[in-house]
Amino acid sequence: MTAVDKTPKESAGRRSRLPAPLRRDQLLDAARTLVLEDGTEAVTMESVAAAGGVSKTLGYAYFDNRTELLLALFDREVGELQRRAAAEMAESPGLMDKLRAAVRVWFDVVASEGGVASVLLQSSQLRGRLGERRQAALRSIEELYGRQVAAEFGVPEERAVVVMAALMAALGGVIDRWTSTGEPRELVESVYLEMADASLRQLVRSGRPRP
Amino acid sequence: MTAVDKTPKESAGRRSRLPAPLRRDQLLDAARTLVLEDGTEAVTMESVAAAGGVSKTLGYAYFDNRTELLLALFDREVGELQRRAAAEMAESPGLMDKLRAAVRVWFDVVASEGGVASVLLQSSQLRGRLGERRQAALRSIEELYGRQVAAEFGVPEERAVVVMAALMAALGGVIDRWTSTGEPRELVESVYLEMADASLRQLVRSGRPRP
Amino acid sequence: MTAVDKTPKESAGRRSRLPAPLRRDQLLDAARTLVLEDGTEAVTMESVAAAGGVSKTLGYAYFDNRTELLLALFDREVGELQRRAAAEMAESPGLMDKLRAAVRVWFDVVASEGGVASVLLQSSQLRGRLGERRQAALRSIEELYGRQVAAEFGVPEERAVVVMAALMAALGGVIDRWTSTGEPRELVESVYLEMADASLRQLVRSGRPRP
Amino acid sequence: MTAVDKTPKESAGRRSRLPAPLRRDQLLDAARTLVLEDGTEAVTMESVAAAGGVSKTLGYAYFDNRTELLLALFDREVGELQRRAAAEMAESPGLMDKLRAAVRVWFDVVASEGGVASVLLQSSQLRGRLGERRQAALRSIEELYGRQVAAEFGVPEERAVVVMAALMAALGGVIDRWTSTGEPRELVESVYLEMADASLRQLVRSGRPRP
DNA sequence: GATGAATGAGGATTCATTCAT
DNA sequence: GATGAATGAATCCTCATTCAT
Repeated sequence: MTAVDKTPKESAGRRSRLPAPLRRDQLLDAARTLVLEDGTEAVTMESVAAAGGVSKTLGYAYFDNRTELLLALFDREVGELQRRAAAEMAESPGLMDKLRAAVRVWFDVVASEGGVASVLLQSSQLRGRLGERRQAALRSIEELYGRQVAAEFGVPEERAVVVMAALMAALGGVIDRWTSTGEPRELVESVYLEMADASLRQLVRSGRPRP
Repeated sequence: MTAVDKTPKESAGRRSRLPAPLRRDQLLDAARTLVLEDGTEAVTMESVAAAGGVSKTLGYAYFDNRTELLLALFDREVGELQRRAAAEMAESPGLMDKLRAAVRVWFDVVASEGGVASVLLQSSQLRGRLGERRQAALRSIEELYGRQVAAEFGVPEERAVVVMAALMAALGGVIDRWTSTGEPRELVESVYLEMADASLRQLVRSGRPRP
Repeated sequence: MTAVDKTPKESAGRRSRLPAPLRRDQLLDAARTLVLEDGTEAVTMESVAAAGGVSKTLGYAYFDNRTELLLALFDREVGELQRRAAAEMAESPGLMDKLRAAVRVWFDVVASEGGVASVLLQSSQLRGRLGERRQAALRSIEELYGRQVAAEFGVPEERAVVVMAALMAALGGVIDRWTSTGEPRELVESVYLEMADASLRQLVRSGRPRP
Repeated sequence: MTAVDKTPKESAGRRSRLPAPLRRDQLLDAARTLVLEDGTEAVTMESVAAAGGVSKTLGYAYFDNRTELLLALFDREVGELQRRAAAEMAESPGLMDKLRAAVRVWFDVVASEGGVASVLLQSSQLRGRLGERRQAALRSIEELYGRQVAAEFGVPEERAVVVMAALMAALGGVIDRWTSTGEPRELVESVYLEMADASLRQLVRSGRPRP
């Protein structure tokens, strides 16, 4: 009614009619940006719509509610990160090389696009279904890797998963420091890898009966 | 709790005129409980007042606004934790013993009262001034311990602080896992301590020029 | 029902191209069900479409807007009820028998399919054009029967219509009670008929000049 | 902020600070007017606030939510009507006189202030808790009077309550007709009373064994 | 005839905050 | 020091409705 410009504006066909899957992705992209800039609290149906350049309520055509939108974002981002890490790891031989590959991917992602997945996984404040999803994802990652470590080195799985929990969190911690202090990536990454390496070796040492 | 009585009450609430500092602490206590139960988002001026059994707006007599209240809580709790950890550490001889003592305190606090300080320090989602305060506190802790480690073992401080950042976060991670899975504290704590030990020893190894 | 699938579906919905009048009726059927289950407020363009298994906006191809749809439903259902009642009445001899027949139809309809017409006619809450239509329908029914009563018994029409208004509402009232308490139909129906009978006889008595 | 006039405006001290119970009543008054003018659907937190000349959200200080507001209105209005009717009835001797007194009150109230209670009690469309409350109120009125009738005339209570249900609804019906057609009150009221009288006498006749 | 994308208006709530007493 | 009344800004979310294909 208020004389909306019907001709596609700006660069790419950014406005008006988009096929559903594209619009959905676009909204998730907008949400991702918001999370990176101002945290999950900044993700409101309206802010996402505004960031996506669409009407305030269009989001509801794609997500049942705010929580579902965040869950969708979580799944997409964490899933993608795990897929990339898994792919890199598949090409690496030993377990430590696999770990190194995974860490590299993690840093790369954070360096290139901010790493929402990392932010979401480390957000211990998340409540409700999103919090549960985060816990579940963490526990599943810890157990996935923990099992491998346990199998490869013959150590008790219950210890391995705790180490993995520590290393996951530690990775988040150093990335947090890295992004906040601006120290050189090589320094942070290498210190972390050494530490992870030492932790795993220690796990092996104490996990197996000393003769 | 759900259905608050909206009908004007007869029985006048006895206004238990408290000395300022006590009332202030009482409100912070209420806020602490809320953070532990439902996260920082659950801390509203109203919920704090309700939990403290005072009128909705009394909080403003003690704190300029919600942010200031949370900052005050942060300072009180994190300060207290550091004080306790420092005290324990003072009584321990070597650096590893100090670290062990600190970790024990940390676990104790979480076990006994939930550990708001821990929660707040790990809340990477915090934004604004509270987020800055958290970063500052983390960085200062990392540097405090990092400097000691650097001094004692003759390793570069820049590496030591990164390890400390990792260990701080790792501690949060294992505590997170511990509280969410209910694994035995001894297991989690000992695995963490071994890992921290190994990490520091590795730091020393790699930090000193190999002959 | 609750969690509608928002992810684009693969299996294309088979568009069962229906002849216009059939589709129209199908939508009205859906609306009727909704009214019976959850009242007129539950009738939204979307809910009707969903209940009819068609796309959200198809309703607009058959009805100008929500109000028109409800009006169409009203006319169809109330008209149908009157037609059935009229048919039954035609086969009955005296006026009281006619009335009895009408009441039986009314109860039958409510018993068998819930009686949207009855619901709509008793919905004093209806506003706007739908409210007017309801008032008009009621007044016209009252006058139709009232005139017959007046003619047959030689009583003033102005009194007869008021009695009919009372009896119509009373019928709604006992049906309301009947459906809500589950008392036996025979009881409710017979009490109502006796009362209607007595009311009409009283009307005759007082309506004719006492000698 | 936008330069609100702080000096009390218009006639009575209608603006700003009011003692809680007064404000509460004022809001209920506003809601009553809205129900009378446009039905319960027109009662929104905002419309009530607007009608009361207060900010959009003040209502929440007095009522938990919209439903509670409507329930409070229902209780206040229906309660008041019953109290007035009961008072009038107490002063009348026989049962029919009591009924006459009650009907007079009912008509009076509708004539003088529109009769929200009447509207609410006849709104068969009401759903949820308000609907339940309405049903409960109706059933309780029916049983209260039904029991008296049963006791006084020695007829089965199960028949008496049905007659009362019919008469209650009939009262609503004639009032509905009265307000919509503007026929003289004396006509409508007297026809209704005769009909009620006849119905009760018929109840007595059929309820007692014919010798 | 039917769908799918998109909008805008309206209404429920919550909360931080101000002000007067 | 403490309360109680009141406001306004943000959100969440539902629906009627329009338009292009």
